[in-house]
Amino acid sequence: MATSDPVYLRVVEDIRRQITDGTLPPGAPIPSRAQLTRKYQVGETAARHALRVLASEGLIIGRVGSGHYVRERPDLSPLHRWRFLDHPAPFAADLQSQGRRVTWDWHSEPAEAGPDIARRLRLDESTTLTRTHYVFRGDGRPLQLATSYEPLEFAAHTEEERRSLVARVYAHGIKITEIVESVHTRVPRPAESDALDLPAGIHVLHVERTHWAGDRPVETSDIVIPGDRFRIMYSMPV
Amino acid sequence: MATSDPVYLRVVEDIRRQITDGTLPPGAPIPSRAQLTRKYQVGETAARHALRVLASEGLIIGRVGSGHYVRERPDLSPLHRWRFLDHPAPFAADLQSQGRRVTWDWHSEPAEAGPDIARRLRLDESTTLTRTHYVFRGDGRPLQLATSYEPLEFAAHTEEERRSLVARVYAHGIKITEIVESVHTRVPRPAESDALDLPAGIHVLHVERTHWAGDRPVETSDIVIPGDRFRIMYSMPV
DNA sequence: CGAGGTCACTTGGAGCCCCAACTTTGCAGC
DNA sequence: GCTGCAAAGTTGGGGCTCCAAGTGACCTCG
Repeated sequence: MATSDPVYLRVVEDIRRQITDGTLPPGAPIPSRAQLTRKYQVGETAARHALRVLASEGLIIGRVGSGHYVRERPDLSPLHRWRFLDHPAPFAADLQSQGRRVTWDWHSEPAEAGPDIARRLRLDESTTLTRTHYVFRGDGRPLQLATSYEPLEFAAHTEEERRSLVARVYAHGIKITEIVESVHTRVPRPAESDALDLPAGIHVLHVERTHWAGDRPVETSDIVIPGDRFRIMYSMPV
Repeated sequence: MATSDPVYLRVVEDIRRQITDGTLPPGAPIPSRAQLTRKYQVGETAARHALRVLASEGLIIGRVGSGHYVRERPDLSPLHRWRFLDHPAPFAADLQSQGRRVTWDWHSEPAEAGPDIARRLRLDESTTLTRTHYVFRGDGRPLQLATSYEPLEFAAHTEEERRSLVARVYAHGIKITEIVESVHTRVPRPAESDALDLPAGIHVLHVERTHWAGDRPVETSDIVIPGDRFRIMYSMPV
């Protein structure tokens, strides 16, 4: 039954097994196209296709001129929601608690809401609000992107204000009562692959977070996280 | 600068644009390999590669003997956590509330914990527990997989008991106090692609859910959801 | 000993071809 | 009008080849 399977799958499965069972440790070189054709008695097309499939699964990474190598797959670091709710940098406090030196760049600009954000903040599409882009880095390497949208009146003006959205909004007599996050996964957009330094085939977790004051949305943000490096932990008291 | 870009990218970008801006609506046929080579003046390899990339992004789907078509991408259905916490079938109640006729198959069997589950339930690796596999279907189509692990003493024996883990555990004088879920994304395993009827390139959301009674884990399960069809909503009171 | 250059090897893009298995369409015959 | 079949078109697996750009090892020369 398995004899009529495509031949490239034989190669994929053999190498995948060697990677998962540790025969090929992270960083180990994968045989080159030429070596695979000889070793598995397959054509170049099959060898090439096998490498592409393994790369798209995130198991190996190809370096032009050098070869394919088993990808370093750090254990999925947990990002704990619920512990660090009121933080301008979602998950950043969590990364810090993992002993990484977390830095971040941000820049704000006025922007039109647009259909998507308008719906999420229950505003008119043409409303102008403050959009802030964040890039978070751990020990220099990019870890996470976030884009936050706030109505102008809540926007932070000082570094101090930026630290707590809750306090900032409370200054207007509005109390945040709920945070809603929606998680899904998707292919990174080109700009995101670039900013996060993602190899092909790695998906991202996209978290849409909205701060609510009663039934009024107060802030919303899009958080983009490499899907293969992190797990998001939600803890819910019963 | 963009003139030296690979030619297959020109094709990918042009078709992607047509799909996202609606020129090619869901279900619309994509030009065949032969047509693409003529239309974009590229070789077969480039046309083929472009189609493969678009398919791996989940934008199109190939049907052998027929052609490639723009994939139907139903809006990401929300699965609300927090609302239906004590349910044997995670998210199933939620699917039902979306007007789908949800059915599910399950079967239980005794199984050894193994390293992973042993760690999650803080048991010995060789402990025997009840493993239950669920397949959830909405209007006949598979929507979600779940595998639940319960120590033998908490396992359900009647259909009635199956309805509430909280009640089942409470019968032993143990009160569930917390549910922890960890979300990440990964490539579906072959069995999962099969069971969920997933085309190549679609990732899954993997939710590890653990019910805790104080500092004692009481049940844990793995929930696997097509990443492109669902979003998981977490709602956290501040 | 160190610097620089050459050369072999590797990836990734691209082209062309063959074939099996499957779908669609259109036509011929009942 | 309907059935059944053949032909044409399509995907996906596989093979072969050429080439540009990058890497790494080694060797030669100052």
